Amino acid sequence: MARPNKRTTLREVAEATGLSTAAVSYALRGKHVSKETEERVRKAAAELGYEADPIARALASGRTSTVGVLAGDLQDLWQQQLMAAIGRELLAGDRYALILDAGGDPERELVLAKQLRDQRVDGLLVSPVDPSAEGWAAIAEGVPVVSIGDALSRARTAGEVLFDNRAGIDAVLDYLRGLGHRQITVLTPTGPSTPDRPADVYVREAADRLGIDAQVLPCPQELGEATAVARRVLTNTPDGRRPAGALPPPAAVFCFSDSIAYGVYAAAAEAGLTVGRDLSVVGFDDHPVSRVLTPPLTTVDWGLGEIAKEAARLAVAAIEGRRVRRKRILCAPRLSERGSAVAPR
Amino acid sequence: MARPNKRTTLREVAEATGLSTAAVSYALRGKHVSKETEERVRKAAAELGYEADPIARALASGRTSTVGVLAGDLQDLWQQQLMAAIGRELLAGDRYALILDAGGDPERELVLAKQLRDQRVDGLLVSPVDPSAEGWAAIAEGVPVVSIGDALSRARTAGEVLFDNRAGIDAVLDYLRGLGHRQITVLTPTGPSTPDRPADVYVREAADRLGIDAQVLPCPQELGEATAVARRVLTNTPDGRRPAGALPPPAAVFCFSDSIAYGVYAAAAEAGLTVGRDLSVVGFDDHPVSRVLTPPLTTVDWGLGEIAKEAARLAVAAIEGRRVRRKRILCAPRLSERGSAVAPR
DNA sequence: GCGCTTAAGTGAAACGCTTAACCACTGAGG
DNA sequence: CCTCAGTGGTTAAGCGTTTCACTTAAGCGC
Repeated sequence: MARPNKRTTLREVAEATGLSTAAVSYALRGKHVSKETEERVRKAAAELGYEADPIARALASGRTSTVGVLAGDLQDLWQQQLMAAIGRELLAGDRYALILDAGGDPERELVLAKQLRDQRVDGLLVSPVDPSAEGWAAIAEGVPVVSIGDALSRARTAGEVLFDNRAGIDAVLDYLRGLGHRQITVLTPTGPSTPDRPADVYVREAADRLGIDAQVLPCPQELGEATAVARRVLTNTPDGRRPAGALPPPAAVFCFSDSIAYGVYAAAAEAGLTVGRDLSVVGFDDHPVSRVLTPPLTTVDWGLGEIAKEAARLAVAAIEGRRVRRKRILCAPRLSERGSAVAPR
Repeated sequence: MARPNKRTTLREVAEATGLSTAAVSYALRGKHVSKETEERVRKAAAELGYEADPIARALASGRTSTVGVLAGDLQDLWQQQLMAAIGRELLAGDRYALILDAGGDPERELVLAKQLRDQRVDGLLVSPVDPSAEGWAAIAEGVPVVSIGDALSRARTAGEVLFDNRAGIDAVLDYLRGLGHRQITVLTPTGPSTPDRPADVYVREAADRLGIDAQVLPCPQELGEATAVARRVLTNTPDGRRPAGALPPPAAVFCFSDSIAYGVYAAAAEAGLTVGRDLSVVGFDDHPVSRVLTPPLTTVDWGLGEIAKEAARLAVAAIEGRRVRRKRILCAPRLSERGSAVAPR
């Protein structure tokens, strides 16, 4: 009724071929019928321009050949990259990726996840805002969930693709130490800092072990806000201009995401500091843009493509009911050494 | 059957309240029933944890309160921003945005659009790869389509949000001319260059009018490839190193997208050219990153937020069957003058 | 020519909701 | 007193597939 231009239905194909709808249904899916009728049905279907209605099919079968992908916050540059990569990966495997954005809101995240589950997505990939939320358990019961970046502590997931943050932090701090830095400012993202994300703890541990004096500060991901924070950090003043006699700016800043690092670049330029000479900056994502900055950002590459691939693989395996050896993939960091970190002056 | 953990159904609520399923259905949507029963039904539904099944509802009603958003190529930084903005905008209006990525493939684009239509999205927003494809007509018949960036020349759409490219080009060339540039290299994106995208033509027209010598070159959007092209452009050599005695590099480069401009920044740094001194660069999107480059990129701001807002508004209006005054929104360019364009030396 | 298996189809019941059509009742207007 | 127009609800017919359970006919060894 809402849709006046009516599609051809299975029944019409059945009538055209003189078969039952059941036979046509089977035939079109290549099951249970003779080669001969299958051919006849296919031909009729093609002539009538028949295409199965995915909604009706979903209702009857409970399946959709569709995968939901839920971004915690699509504003985040890195998640944008991730979503694009996952979408591509799934499409290559002939499944549609429906991407939703929770906008950083943990409640909305669960609402959307439910929505997706109710829409019978066959699987759900999520880069969660709040990985420790209770709600995940109920969702994971209804559909195989693969989480990326953080484990869903309260739910039985079908898989997890995690980053070896500890190793990444070690690598960066070790690298900076090797360059001669003993004092390092670390900018970690704000947000629901759950016990599942003990980045600060790792940093302190690694710093202690390496004999580094680490100053850990929270910093928003959003570029404008990150720039503002970076301004303060680099100048010890709110307005970004460094008065004579102020404390010297930090010689090395380790940013927990590339977008935070971009903020530091911007603030450094304002403050008259040259990154890669006066100031060492290290990022943590390897966003494509990082490569074209001046100087190119030294950062940690987690292999976005592989992350997407692994996540898709885990999801597909779960959907197809296959068992998988390791449900928990731990991505190893690779330091992309470019020009933004140097020895202290 | 595929879903063993069964949800509570409408029928169960009906039985619990002693009403018919129809009454419950009406009640939950606040129609046609007494306040009293409505209350009773709501309570029972809440107790039983009933939530309507969107698939069944879609099949019966043909509606979903869902909007499809189809990105031509999610690899593109600007489209990533656009999708995020649109998703947010729609969510604010209580509709779910299902984002799909065509990956730059015009055929896939149509397949996905059909898929979305068949899934009964109430509306479809699209930033098309190939706006002149025949296929759009059939899709636009089944669902209101709003296109962004390019008009779908073959289809009756519900609205269009376009950019006044001519004005943008004029503004940039005029600006560069005002700085003293008479020779300008213009990098336009490669891709299906349909007659609907006569950017090259506009450029030549404007250049002629302004007495500018414009050299127009195609350039991919992808950062790595853009950098490679920029390298050649800035050095007139394939390897990016400028031999002594080569032609001088262009003094001004106008990039048809910010990501191309990023490539130019990278190539400039490699070639030892300082953007904002030796070389003027202008972009065309105002991506958030552009603000934090060194120097910040002078670019054309089209008002991403408003684009998203207008597109959503048009779609929602069409969905609700409202007539709208202007179905074609033309976004005006605003030059964001930052530091990357200066007078020629 | 008899049971027995298997292949090819059929019929009809789901799937869970919406909605047109109808019905019984109440009170008001004539 | 009879009709007419609401209310508040019910019945039942879809929506377009899938899939279970069942029939029918053919194939086969003996």
